[in-house]
Amino acid sequence: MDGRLVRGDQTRRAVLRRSVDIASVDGLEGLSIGRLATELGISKSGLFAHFGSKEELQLATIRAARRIYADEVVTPAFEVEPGLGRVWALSVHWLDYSHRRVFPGGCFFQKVSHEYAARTGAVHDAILTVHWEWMGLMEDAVREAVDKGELGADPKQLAFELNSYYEAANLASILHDDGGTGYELARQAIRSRLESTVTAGTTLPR
Amino acid sequence: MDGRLVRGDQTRRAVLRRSVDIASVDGLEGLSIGRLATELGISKSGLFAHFGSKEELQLATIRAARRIYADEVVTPAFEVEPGLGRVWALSVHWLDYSHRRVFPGGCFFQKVSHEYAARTGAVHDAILTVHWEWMGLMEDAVREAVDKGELGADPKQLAFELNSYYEAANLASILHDDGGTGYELARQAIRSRLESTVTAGTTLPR
DNA sequence: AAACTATACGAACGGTCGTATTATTAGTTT
DNA sequence: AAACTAATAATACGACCGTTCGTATAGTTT
Repeated sequence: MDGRLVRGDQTRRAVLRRSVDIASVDGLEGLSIGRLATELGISKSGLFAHFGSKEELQLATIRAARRIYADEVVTPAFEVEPGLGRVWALSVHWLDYSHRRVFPGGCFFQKVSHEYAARTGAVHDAILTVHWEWMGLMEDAVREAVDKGELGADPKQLAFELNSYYEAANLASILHDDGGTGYELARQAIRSRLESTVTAGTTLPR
Repeated sequence: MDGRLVRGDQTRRAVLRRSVDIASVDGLEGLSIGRLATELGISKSGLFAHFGSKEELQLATIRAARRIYADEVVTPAFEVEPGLGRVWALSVHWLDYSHRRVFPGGCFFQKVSHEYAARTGAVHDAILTVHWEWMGLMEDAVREAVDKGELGADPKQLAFELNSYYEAANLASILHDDGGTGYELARQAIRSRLESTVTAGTTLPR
């Protein structure tokens, strides 16, 4: 009932902290209970008892990753006033979140989105929900900038394009294990794309 | 020595035809030898003998997928003269290749790229090579259009952006199982992006 | 102190994985 | 027809999978 950390909660947290890291590299399928238990130095059955099924562990992992994502990308950007500044902040924080390897395998949701895109079931649905949530958030941010007269663009269209750059940069960075060429390309793409729709008299941040 | 189809080759082809389909949905890790044999109605050991190891099966699957990709996207686009027309053709054929579900799980290489991006080994390397190959091809196509005076853009930058739209559309289509909203967004993004760098007097195809 | 609950444990289950060994079939060559 | 080769099958192995079960311990409540 109260918010104290009982013994079981600490274990659960430790498990999920490790789970999101593993899943960002090897996927939610590569996440095995035995491996997780070994790495954490606890018993397989004890770990299992916290979740009851592998699917429930996967869903809990998605929820944990969502919290981290919100903390690292959404919350910081929402400290900026609605408008072009927030759109810009979302871009900067997203690329930074990927580049800083908040998850060792890059963006957790990009990884698992591709893993479960062509499947059905509760895990797919949970991922899909987060995806809608994020794209809706991006569209809203763009729309506010349009409403403030800073941008002239179709919110859905611009949100799609910006998100495209984020994901392409993330994949390039992980796949080539490079220093950040992909991020530079994405930054340039974002900048020129925003410049092309910015209204007269409005200047880009930074 | 000769090119006749001996019995073993037919089996090998049948296996790989199924492998690429499975891998596009469940990944190269989800590709299991037992499942493959059951679905094809042959013995697990007989199938295994064709490849000698799972990794070799995975590598052969990548090569098979590359051939299909070349046939479906690259070759048709290369029937168009170098220049803006070919850049446009690459875009059209890529989106069509994804939309037609040449692989049931969408673009094979996008799937496995994300699956193996954060790993090491021969499979990762093979995927990386195909990725470089494709991005180089895109850059070359853009560069030719620039050299012909049809486009004014940094080839690497424009290739990155176009490819971003392709992949975002592919993911959206698979993830939401939608009718094609993602492809429409991608087409619009490609069109306006090309229009923004097309030189005076040049018009976009179609 | 006794009763109860939450948490963790070890052992085992049936199943599937990739792989190796051995046998059997089919096709070709002589 | 016999001999040889290439292709497929049968069987078995150890490792790991998710899951279940019975039990031991620690913490809390009465």
